Amino acid sequence: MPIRVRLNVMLAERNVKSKELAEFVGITEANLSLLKQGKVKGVRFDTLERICTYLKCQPGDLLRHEGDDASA
Amino acid sequence: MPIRVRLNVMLAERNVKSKELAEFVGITEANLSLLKQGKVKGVRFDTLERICTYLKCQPGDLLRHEGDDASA
DNA sequence: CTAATATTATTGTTTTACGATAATTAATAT
DNA sequence: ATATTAATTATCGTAAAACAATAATATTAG
Repeated sequence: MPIRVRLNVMLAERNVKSKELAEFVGITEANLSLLKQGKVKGVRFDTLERICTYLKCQPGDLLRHEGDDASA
Repeated sequence: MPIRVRLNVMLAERNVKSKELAEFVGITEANLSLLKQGKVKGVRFDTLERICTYLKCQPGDLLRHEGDDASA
C-alpha cells in the first residue's frame, strides 16, 4: 500500500490554481502536476516545505499512508 | 522553516532499534541514521511507506512543517 | 468555436538517495 | 578498563529520479 499524495484534494478545497502554487514553490506546472497525480517516487523536503507554507498545512495533510488499519 | 524529520522521536518512543527498522525498510543503517538526523534533502515514498508500515504511523507523524502558525 | 487551465510527453541535466564499506563514536554491559 | 553492541559519521560510487524547458494534448469554461 503506497503513500497517497493528496495535493489534488488540498488544491481543490482551497481553490488554488496549479499555476500559482507552482510559481510560489518554484517548480514547473508540469512537475507539480506529476506530483499532484502521484506520479513521482519521492519529494524533496524543500519542495514539500514550500507547498505546506503556501497551503498552510502539514505534510500529513498531503501525504497519507493507507492500508495498515485493521478495520474489518 | 524546514521540514523536521521526527523519526528519532518515533523510534525512541517505540523502543525500536535502528538496525531492525533498517532491515525491514531495506536500507542501510547508515542511511537510516542520516534520515533520522534530518540530514537528507528528501525521501522516496516507498521508503517512507515501509517506515510507516513498521511503525504503524502516518507520514504526518514523521514529517512536520514548523513555523507557519500565527499564534501570537 | 476560443481561451484558460491542466495533463502528458520528450529530452536533458543535476541533484541526491541509497549501497557498500569502514572508521569513529556512543552506549551498555561485564 | 575492556569487550560488546548500537549508532553516527565519512568516502566513494551508482542508479534513480526530481526537476527544467518545452511542446503537445486533453479538459473545462465561456
